Amino acid sequence: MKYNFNQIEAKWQKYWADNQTFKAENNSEKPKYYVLDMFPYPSGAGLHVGHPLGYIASDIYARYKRHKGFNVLHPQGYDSFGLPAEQYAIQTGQHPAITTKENIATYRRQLDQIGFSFDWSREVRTSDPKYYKWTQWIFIQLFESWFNYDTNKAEDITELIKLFEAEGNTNVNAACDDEVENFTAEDWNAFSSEKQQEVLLQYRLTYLAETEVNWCPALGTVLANDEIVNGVSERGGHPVIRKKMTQWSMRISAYAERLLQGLDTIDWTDSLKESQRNWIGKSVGASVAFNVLPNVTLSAVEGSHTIEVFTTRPDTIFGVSFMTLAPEHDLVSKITTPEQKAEVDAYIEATAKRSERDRMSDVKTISGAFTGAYAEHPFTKEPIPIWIGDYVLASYGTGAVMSVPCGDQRDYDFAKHFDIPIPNIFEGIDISEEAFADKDNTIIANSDFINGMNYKKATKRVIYELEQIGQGEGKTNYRLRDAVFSRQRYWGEPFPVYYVNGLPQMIDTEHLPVELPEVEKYLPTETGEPPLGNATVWAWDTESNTVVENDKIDNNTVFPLELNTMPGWAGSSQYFNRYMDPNNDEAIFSKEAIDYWQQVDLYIGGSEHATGHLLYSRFWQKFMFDKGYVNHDEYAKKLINQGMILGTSAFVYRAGGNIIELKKGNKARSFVKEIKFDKSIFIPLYYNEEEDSNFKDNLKKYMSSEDLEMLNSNPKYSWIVYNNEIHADVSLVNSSDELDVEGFKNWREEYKDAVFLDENGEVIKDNDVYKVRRDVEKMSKSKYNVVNPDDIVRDYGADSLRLYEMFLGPLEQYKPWNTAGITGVYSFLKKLWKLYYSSLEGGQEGVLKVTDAEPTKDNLKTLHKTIKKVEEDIENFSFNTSVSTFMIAVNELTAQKCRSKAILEPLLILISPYAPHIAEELWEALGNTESIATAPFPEFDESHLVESTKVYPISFNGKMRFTMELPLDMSKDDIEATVLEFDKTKDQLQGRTPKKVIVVPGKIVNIVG
RNA sequence: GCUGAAGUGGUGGAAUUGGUAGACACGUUGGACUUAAAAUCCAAUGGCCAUUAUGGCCGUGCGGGUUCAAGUCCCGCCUUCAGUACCA
Repeated sequence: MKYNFNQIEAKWQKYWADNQTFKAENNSEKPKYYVLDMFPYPSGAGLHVGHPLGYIASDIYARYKRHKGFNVLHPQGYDSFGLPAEQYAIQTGQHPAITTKENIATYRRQLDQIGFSFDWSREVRTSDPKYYKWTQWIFIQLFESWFNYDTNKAEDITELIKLFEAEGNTNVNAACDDEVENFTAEDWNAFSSEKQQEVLLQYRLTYLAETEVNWCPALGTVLANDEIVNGVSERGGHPVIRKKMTQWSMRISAYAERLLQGLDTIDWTDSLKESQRNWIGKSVGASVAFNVLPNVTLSAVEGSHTIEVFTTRPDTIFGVSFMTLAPEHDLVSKITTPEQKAEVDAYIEATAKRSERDRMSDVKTISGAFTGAYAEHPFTKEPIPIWIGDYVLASYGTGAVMSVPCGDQRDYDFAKHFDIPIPNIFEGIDISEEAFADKDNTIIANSDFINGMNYKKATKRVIYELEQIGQGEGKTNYRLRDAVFSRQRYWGEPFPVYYVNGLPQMIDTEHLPVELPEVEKYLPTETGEPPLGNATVWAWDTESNTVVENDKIDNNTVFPLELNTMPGWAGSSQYFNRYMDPNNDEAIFSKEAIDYWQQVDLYIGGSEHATGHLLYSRFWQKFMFDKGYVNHDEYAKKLINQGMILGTSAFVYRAGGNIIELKKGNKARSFVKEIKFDKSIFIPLYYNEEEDSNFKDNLKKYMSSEDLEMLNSNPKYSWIVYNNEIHADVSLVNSSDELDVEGFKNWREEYKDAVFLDENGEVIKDNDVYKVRRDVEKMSKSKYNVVNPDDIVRDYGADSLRLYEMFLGPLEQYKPWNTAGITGVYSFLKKLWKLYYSSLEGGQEGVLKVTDAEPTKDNLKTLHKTIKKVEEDIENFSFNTSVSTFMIAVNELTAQKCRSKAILEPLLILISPYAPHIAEELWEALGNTESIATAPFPEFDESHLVESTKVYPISFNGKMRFTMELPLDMSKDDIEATVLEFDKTKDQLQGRTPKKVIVVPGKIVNIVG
């Protein structure tokens, strides 16, 4: 019998589906284990070989855990809302739901043929109303909650209302908007209902606010920062402007500290935790209030102003020699003196013109203006000049800093530039060249009551003194901003929100889901409203509690619905919990389900979600925990980031190509005289007839006649840069990097008559072998280096694909794909097959050759060595090394001519997580009637590995020279004596007496001297 | 700049607490089988030198150090990748 992988794989995939082999039960006698993948966005391009890497790893782990006796939850679904389907709808008019459905069908087919052990009965799709019903439900829960800093958790909004009714808001310690007016209980009770709603909105965990957003007029939507490249939209390159819009926001900043602390309790990679820590950006310091000195020239005395600053270095307060405000700071207009007004206004105008991006990229240029005003130092009472400068960001801290030039390089540079004094407050530190920012090795000087103190002590003391005079306190700042939660898009979750007098009202949860309406066009409306503005049936009837036609809006019982939709991360922020009970229509999940599954034990996915999905979902989980819906405030115990599989692009060089640059001027003389060959080709058009009479002929070789003509009629150009490097489709290149020239020429019309060049720029003749240049790049369609798993499965089988993806290298690492290498694992599978089936000559069917023979000592040693290593490897997620281990085991057992069922049967269980189809097939051939999926993992027995001797490496001065086999129970002294007596030792020593002999029993012998 | 990860043959990568560097594969070369190719099998394969029983020298990004012994530990650099960026 031959190893017919296509037939075997189809057979077992059908068997698993028919028998629901991997269906997880919500209650079981077995211990539970939850293995989760980041669910994919089903794009139109389908999967390439890079996509399944993480899924294969998690599948191996899930299958391993089943062998280890666990009830494993290993679900899969689709993050199926998103922009590409919407863009496609805009272009073609096809409803995104149809596109999405088609793409999902492709994904499912591709996933199925790789043989994953997903429990498909639990599939979720974020765009399915049955699913997003619960996304809307969570949104409402957030709306109905506020964050109490006293209890450090989210509480019901009704609790807050009770507090307001009883005592106003002065004693409420809540996460809320920056500028909330103070009111008493009487005030509150006297407020109109609208006023009360407005106030509450400032406290809710999801709230409406005027937010400055990146607005792209051409696309008619708000873009996230990472959708903007070089100041224009990533898609289409349209200009992006800053615009204020009323948007839903999530008060994630309330959870900043808990999100930070929680990182210490979870087993995620350090780099990922570090990313999140940086993103949260906690800074501990103090806020200090500086009083602005009244200025005699300012006639209107509007009372006193104070500038509040945040600093992480209160210990340097005596080093302040100026203050700097962001140009946008509110106080600027109020404190600027008449003499300085012109200069300040000019500066503000100049800064306003510079885009955010210019300001960021142009860090080097120092600019600013003096306001003419002075503030009073809180301790010395000396006047401090107040400047404005765009190195101070309005959006961080208070938008103002106390500038300590001796301790901060930016302040230092600013002071140098504007000739502001730089007082030195560090003992024995030279600051004539640059600022001294090292706070750990500092003794403070010239600083009144903190002289001689170190950073820690001085900081404490300064904060204490500031508190005494009421001009400051210890404060912690976070970089984490609230997350904008509105998108001006069609293909997303609609909000369960309608508006009464402009104030948002939640739709009762019992009427969810509010389904996405149909629209004619998926673009924003002509008046600039989001795509849902095109919907004609998009109003909420509060009597029937249904969505009705817009023309019924009377703002009495029928109201307009929210036109924005939710962002991509909404649907992915609780999907892991929904998998526990995905078909529940009564609740997001049942209590029984969450109590049983608890939390994700292992989560595998890409690191690109470090500060997006992985942070937002932690936030929602903490919220769900506060509300008592879940029992862990971190949802994933352990997280592994799989690395990316890169493509190995193939490059060919053709004569001609695309002109990428034309240069003029006689500078060409100093450039290459010859034609230089690299990624691009430089052709100097200046040449000396005498020196190179062939040059003109050569030019014809490299350039098209049109280009040549254009240049001849355009004498101002003196050299030309061609990009003659083109990507060849990797499928046209064989394992020895040789191009199928014929195929390549037929691949594209324009390559039909193309002339190719070799590495020296020489023209390749028809019968020459063309070797392509290979380089590793990200796998992408445009680089023609995409490898489709369908092809691999067809040619080598899913088991080969699975093994090879793991064999490529460590899971977390970035590594290139090279299809040629797959023959290694493929022949391994064939060798494995041959251990079980004899191959008979002449195409006859082989017969099963496994017998009940007693295993030999060697057989047992190989098996148990393999059990031990594979078990360790899986536990350490070192899947690449276990593939090697399998290869070694099969090679050894083949050499041993092992036919013993006692060896070959457990071997299948070891291999089954990696190559489940072949394992099932051979398992069945051995007479098993049940799937191998839950067969118990073989027990490792140390006794089979016990050796009586050890081949000792004998080294001299640390260098291994030869080996000696010695009994393991030999004593140190006996080993030393035996080794020293050995002839080869004497040869090595050549008469010298060893100074020292190191004997590590069971390890090594090292002779020094 | 800061943070994190990583530098090992032609390539992907192995190497427990420091203890035989290069496992396992790919590729390459030679051979067997074949009319031929594919497939399969066998052998060699870090570099340099020597020898034809055997051997020697150098080798894990660079420079130091600790140690009987360093890819592994310490100090100082260099390079690459990723994230982040005037965060006070």
